[in-house]
Amino acid sequence: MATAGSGKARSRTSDTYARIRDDVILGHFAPGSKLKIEALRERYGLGATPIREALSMLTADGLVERVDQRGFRVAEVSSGEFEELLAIRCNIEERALRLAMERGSEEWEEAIVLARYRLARTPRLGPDGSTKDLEWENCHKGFHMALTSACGSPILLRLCNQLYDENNRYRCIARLNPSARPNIYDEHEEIAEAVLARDADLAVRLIVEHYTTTGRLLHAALCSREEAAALKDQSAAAKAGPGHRAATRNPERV
Amino acid sequence: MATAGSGKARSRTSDTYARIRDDVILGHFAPGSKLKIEALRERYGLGATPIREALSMLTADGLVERVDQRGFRVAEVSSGEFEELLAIRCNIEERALRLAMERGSEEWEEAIVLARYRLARTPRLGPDGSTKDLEWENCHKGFHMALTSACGSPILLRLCNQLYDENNRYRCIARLNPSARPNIYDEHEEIAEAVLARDADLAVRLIVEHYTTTGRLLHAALCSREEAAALKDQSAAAKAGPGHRAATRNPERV
DNA sequence: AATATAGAAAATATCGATAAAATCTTGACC
DNA sequence: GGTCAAGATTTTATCGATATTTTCTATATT
Repeated sequence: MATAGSGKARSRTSDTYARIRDDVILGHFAPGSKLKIEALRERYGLGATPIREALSMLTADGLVERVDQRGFRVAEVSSGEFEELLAIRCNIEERALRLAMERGSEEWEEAIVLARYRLARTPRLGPDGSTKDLEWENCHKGFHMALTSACGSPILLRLCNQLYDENNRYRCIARLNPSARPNIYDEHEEIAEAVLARDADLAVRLIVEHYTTTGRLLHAALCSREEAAALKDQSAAAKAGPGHRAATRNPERV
Repeated sequence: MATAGSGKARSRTSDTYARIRDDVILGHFAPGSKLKIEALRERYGLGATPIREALSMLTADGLVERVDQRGFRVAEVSSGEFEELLAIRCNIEERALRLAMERGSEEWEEAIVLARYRLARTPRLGPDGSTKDLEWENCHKGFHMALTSACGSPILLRLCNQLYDENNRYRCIARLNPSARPNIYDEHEEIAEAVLARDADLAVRLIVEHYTTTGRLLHAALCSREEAAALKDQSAAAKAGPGHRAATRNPERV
């Protein structure tokens, strides 16, 4: 998830950006929850400046929302938005992938081989539980980013990154059980093979399938989650009685 | 260009974000030039915090680049990137436009009528020169954003905004003479008509043409600009003599 | 002449303090 | 019982100062 520390002198702002981003993506901060500066200051042991800068970046990434004079909060999620996200992502990745396959050098091919190996060797979950999860997430992102890395367009790379992160947040939030995708290993292998063979049409077909298959599962999980939330909301409203102030929206759930 | 001040209590950070963004888009800061905090502090009469926050947001928008420990600079431009940008933008806008036309209410229609009127009545250039230009830019952005505003997807709206801004920077930098697009008024009218008539295919065709026509001109202007720059670079290198330190890349040109 | 280097100058990144807003609380009032 | 408002509290937004890091400059070295 976090772009591994290849460059040297990272600033606190960059570190904090990565950390908060991961916390949002992994669902440590629930959608809609408030991100108080003071709380984050304490959590990460920093001054306000790097935190505010990191949050500002995340705002433009679409993971955090800012309202002037009343701070930052984690962006909301919805099944509708997820569908949109998925469609856009397929589009953008197709472009990037085709370009990368046209332009990619041997170095690029080697980077893919390496990323594939790392992903294959990393267990999805540690024996104890979710400890290893972050590492797998890193490898997974590394693999997908490697595929398009040679597209040669900064703007495409930026979008791929942002869309991956946003999509990934949905996956984490939906708490999709890894067993729901048993062939995920093979899918990655096939994709890598097609890309390395520079079979553009096949590669695109496979990757779009890869995304939409996960997408369908995610969508289902999200919808049932939304229904549950709606029910809870309803019953909460009923309990509070009619005429109660309509502050039920945007509950805190930090 | 700046999102007109409808909401009340805007923070200095938001104002600064809009101002720097406009300065970058309008070409007041040349591509690649350094954005020194102290200089901006002076220019806008503010502390460092809001400026750094604004720059951080622009970073994620793709208008500014940050390198840890050595500050911010205006993103570079290239004709290749512009092509990519244009293609992506057509894609995204098509999605957004179709959705908006499916979902748009009467309010949305009225917003378009209003934006069209404002754009039509605003002169491209004041009699004195470029004074009015900013106002026209505002109206132009307002018009284009109004078309897709009803798409219902925050992520699409965010992308439309970002891509509009990036595209617009290219237009400003290329210093395209308005007379190069004599029918621009009619084009906007036709687009508005098609959208209001909810003729999706026509509207999409018109808007893509609108973008690509400008795009072709822009592209040509950019290429000749790049050639000129390459020539200058070359002669500069020759003048400095061989063996001179290769610091010729990234000239300051503030 | 090219390279290396120590020190000076400039710029960035960050902190702690504070002013300005928002939010919450409490009690008066209809 | 519900609304409203003054005051207390929390939170945000911003500034000014400072530690770190980079960049520049002049000098010494091969």
